[in-house]
Formats: sequence, C-alpha cells, structure tokens
Amino acid sequence: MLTKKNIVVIPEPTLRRLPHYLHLLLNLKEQGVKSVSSTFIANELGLDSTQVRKDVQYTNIIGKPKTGFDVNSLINAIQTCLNWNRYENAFLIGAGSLGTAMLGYKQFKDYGLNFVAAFDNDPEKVGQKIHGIEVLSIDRLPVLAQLMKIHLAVLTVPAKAAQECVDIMLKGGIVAIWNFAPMQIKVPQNVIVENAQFSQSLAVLTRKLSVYKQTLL
Amino acid sequence: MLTKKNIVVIPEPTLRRLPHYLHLLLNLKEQGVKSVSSTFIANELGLDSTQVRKDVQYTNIIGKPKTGFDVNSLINAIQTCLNWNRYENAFLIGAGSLGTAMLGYKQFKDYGLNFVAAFDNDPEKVGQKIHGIEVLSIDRLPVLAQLMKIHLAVLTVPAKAAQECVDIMLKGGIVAIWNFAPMQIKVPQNVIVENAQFSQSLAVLTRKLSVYKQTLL
DNA sequence: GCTGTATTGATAAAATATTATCGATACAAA
DNA sequence: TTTGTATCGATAATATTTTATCAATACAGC
Repeated sequence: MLTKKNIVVIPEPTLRRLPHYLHLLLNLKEQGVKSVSSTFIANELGLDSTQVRKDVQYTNIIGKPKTGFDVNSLINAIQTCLNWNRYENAFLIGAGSLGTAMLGYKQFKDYGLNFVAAFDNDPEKVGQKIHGIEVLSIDRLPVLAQLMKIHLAVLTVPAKAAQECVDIMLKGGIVAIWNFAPMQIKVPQNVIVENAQFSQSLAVLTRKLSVYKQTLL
Repeated sequence: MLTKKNIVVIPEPTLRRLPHYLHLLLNLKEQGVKSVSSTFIANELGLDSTQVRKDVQYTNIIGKPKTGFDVNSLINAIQTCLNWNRYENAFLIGAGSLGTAMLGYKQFKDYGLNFVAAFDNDPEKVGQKIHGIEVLSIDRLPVLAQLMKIHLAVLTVPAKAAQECVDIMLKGGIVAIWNFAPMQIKVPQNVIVENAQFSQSLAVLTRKLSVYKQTLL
C-alpha cells in the first residue's frame, strides 16, 4: 500500500465511510452481536460488500470465512485509525449559534474531540460559560494554545472574520483547522484544513432535488 | 455527456466545489471584477486550473481566451445549476441546539433554502418561535407537508429519534432529506438523502492530524 | 496590421475509486 | 467424517476523477 513514512494512506472516501461503519458496529455490540459479515454491513448502509471489505482492510482487521469480522476488534481498529480512542483537546473559535451548538454537542466525546476553551471577540460573550466551557478573548489564543499544547481548532465565525482568526490561530501553533466559516481560508502548506461548510453538502442535495423534480416533468 | 433524460449529471466532487467558486465569484463581483481566469480561481482555492475549467464546463459557461470567464454569467450559471436562484421551502425537524443554530443561519437564503416551519416532540418547545419560525408538534408534519407542498426536510434530531421522524416525513411526501442525525436512515429508493454528519468530515481531519503527528516522530 | 502571449477547450493520459470474479477457507449439518 | 455453503481476500475489470498536453483564439502592444 502507499505509505507516508510507513503510515498507510487511507483514501478520503474510505475515511468518510468509517464513521458509518463504527456507528453500526457500536449498535450491534450493544445488541450483543459478536461478529458481522461484509454483506450485512453493506446491506445496512446501502453499499457494496466488496467495498466494505476493502475499507475494512485499511484497518488491518482480518475476517473469518463464513463468520465475518469480530465486532469488537473492528470497533477498536476503526477508532484507532481515526484516533478516536483518545481525546484531542481543541479550541472553538466563534461562540455564535453554531459554535454554541457545537460546544453542547455531547457526541464529540465519541469522536475523540474535547473542547477546552472557546474564543470570541464580542466583549458581551467573553467571560461567559457556554455548556460549561469558558469563552475567552481571542487575543489570548496564541499564548494559551502554546501553553496548553493545543493543535486543533474549530472555526465557527462569520466569513469576514475568518481569515483574521486563522492568522491568530497560526500564531498559536495550531496545525489543524476544522473550518465551518463559509469561505476558503489561507494557511501555510503544512497546516491541515478540513472544510465543513454546509454549502458543500447542500449543493449536492439541492442539485439532486432539482434534477429529480425536472425528471418528473 | 452522461445525461438522465437530457439533464447533465454533474459529478459529486464538482458539486462540492461549486459553492467555493460561487463564494469567490461573489467576492470578486463586489470588488467590481468583471472577468476571471481559471488560473486565478485555481490559485485562490488551491486547485488545478484544468479542474476549474472542467467544473465550469458543467455550468455551460464558455470563456474567452486571454480573458477568462464573465463573473456575472458564471455566478448565475452556478446558482442555476444548484437551484440556488430560487427558494426551496423546507421543514426543520428537531429544534435542539443544532436545529436552533440552523434556523438562525442567515446564509441559507443565499443557498436557496427557506425554513417555513420547525417540528419537535417536546411539548416545552411546541408553540415557541425560534428566530421567527414556529415550532410545531411533529404529529402535524404529514398533513402540513402535503398542504404546503414541502419536499425537503432537514433532520437535526438525536440518533434514536431519527428513523421514527423519517417515517413520519415520508408519510408527508418528503422526497429529500438533509440528515444531520448521527446515524444511517432508511428510506425508499427514490428518496434523496444527503448525509451531513459531523463525524464524516471530522474523521478525515482527525486521521490526517494523527498521521501528521506520527510523521513528526 | 503584425506579433507575442495568456487563456480556453478539447483530447489524452494518469491516478484513484468502485465493482466483479473466483479460488481458498472455516463452520454447520448430515 | 464428509459435503455444502457463506464468506473472505486477492486479483482483475470497470468506472470515475484528476491531471497533462496542445492547437486554436482573442486581446495587447508595437
């Protein structure tokens, strides 16, 4: 397999499917199911069974003919792949409505994400606590990021504030940004940006709906 | 090109990039820029210029050598592609924190999305107004969806409530679902589902970050 | 009007991702 | 035991997506 210093490169489409597998597997585990076949997973998630097997191979889990894959092992393997078996401390930038919602989103614990502080430039918000997490002034971000060794930040600010916030984050040594701001941010080559704008996903949906409606005519 | 009853099928990766183009173009327009080259767009967004040209071709816009593409035409063409030049009325299901954030998200107007009502099963919430949109009891959804001819619904409920809500939505004739619930929902073949779980996007990010940290060792 | 050049758009090549095929294997039932 | 079968995992085939190449073209400067 292609590797980067011996680390397997998992294709992005596979990475996007892994959480679906994980969720299904956790459900099965709860129901006491011990092993599961690629066919079953494929049916449940509307995928091809060959694809499921291929995806599973990236986790280094090997199955047994006639039986399938061990549910527990697969859960662990996926969590390890995604680094979801440990907590990554993160900052949240932008305590607006989306930011607030994210701070309150319990599920992130299952995804290895742990918010340790939020930042905003609105004096009204600074000093408040949202879902138990303190909102600090954005000026303090660089120092705190370095002090607390934070590498990941979630950006939930309006478009026009985004780049300015990014620059502040970079000063603090942030190396990975989960970008919800509706714009493209500029970062040095080595910084990881994952865009999670609603618009991306919505574009796919509205196009399909539009095509669907047109085919009805 | 491949067509479905003469409608061009735009690849999903292209659809996901179109909103980025659109955003950049709107910025350029505001700055008074009249035309733009594929090279410029590619540089701004960190893409390949050939890819930009290929994507633009799907919008049926043709450019001029040495000049590039007309900004206004391209904006219109992308909006038309995505059906963002008209409003699609939509229901929101699940008035929790994410749902609330979405109801207040002004940008959706630019994406052709218009929330006309929200639904929840919590009696505390029913009757309230969130960002000017009334929260109704989920029981009333099927009748109202048909009456108001709503085809699109945004699902922001917890995992365990999701499938139940979906079944109710289907009764009302909903044909497109934007699913934020952290689970795979089951729908008939002809119903469009776009999964927008945070986990998908986060998986890509946490994996990359994990690999990045490992390569530093 | 001629010449140089940036850019398009078409075509081809490469890379990536998905789907199909099939022998090998482990379990279940006779 | 033996036989039948569900399932894996490897390989091959297909489809899709991205990237490269290059002739054709419109504008700018001389």
